[in-house]
Amino acid sequence: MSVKHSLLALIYEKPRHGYELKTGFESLVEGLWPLNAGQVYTTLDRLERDSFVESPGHDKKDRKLYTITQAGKEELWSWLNEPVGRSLFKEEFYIKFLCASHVSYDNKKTMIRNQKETILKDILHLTQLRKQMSLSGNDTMKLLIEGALLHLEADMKWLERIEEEL
Amino acid sequence: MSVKHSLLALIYEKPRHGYELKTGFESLVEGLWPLNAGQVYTTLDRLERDSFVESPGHDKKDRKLYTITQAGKEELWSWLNEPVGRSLFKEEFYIKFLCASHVSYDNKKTMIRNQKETILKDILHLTQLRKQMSLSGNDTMKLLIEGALLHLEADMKWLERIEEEL
DNA sequence: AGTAACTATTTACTGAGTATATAGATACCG
DNA sequence: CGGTATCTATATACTCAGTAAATAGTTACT
Repeated sequence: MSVKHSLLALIYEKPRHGYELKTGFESLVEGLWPLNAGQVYTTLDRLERDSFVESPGHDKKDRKLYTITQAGKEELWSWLNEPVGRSLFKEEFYIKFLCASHVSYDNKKTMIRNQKETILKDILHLTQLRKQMSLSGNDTMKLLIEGALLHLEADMKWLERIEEEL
Repeated sequence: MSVKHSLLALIYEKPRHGYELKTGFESLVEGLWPLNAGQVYTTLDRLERDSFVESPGHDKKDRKLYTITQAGKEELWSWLNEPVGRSLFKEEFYIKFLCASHVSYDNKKTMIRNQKETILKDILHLTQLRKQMSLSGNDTMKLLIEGALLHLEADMKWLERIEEEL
């Protein structure tokens, strides 16, 4: 869902071609979300079909350029404005935990320990990344990382809780 | 991803037919995740194709039954055991925030306020739900709700932080 | 000179999820 | 009793996000 609108945001900035959108997106997220090239082009097809972008033609190097339309701008603004609908229970670990309870799985302790381990790794990874962002002056990304860290800490806290209650 | 394995867990318990899986899944998640009927049958087709389930035939009411195979059990165990890979940055609000910064969107304050509002609503909703689960003695679900609440609180905290730093 | 990496696009495919059509059974309600 | 709404039950066509892989020209390295 967000790739489509991110591409729209990049095209809003200036006319762009497919490959430029791929690299643009990836640098926007500091390489943390590598994009499959195919997805860019099919998404562009859909955006064009829905009249959110249109092509003023190709550039000197024969790359198809895209510009954003009025409808595209409106789509972008409304996406930015509408709050994201979190689907509170679709978190995979919750479902796993429910299923484990259901089949009276006796390895819940291991499940939780494994999960805690990966979260710890993630925390270390993000802490390091935050430092990098701090040094390179990327304040927005630093903020996002701090958000992700708060999430992970909440996860840890919860896992410790349920571990006790087992 | 979790629907497939949840169905597997339900079939593990005992042989079941499609509709029973739909209702079984929904009652597993206390109706919080309504399942499209079509998804059940197509998922069953894929599970059968991959030899994770097989059909011993139809019941008296001509409903196709499914049982889990050895491969299916192994798939279920390994799913339960492997920790979920959180894709730290694919959280839609983060991407939105990045895009908003990128296009120098001047309504970030509104974005954040709207997001906080929906989170507050979710917190109220879940708090109420937790009470229900508490009364009906559904302790597992109560735990999950508490996990979701911790997440929401982390989100709130973060939104307040970035609001200040704006 | 050769090969590895980068730029650039296309196409076929899978899997999750939605929408909708169908149809028999049961429940309710005046 | 008749009608309608709801529940049980399955099937099918479709969209969209994302993956994999093929192709081909250019640049960089060694």
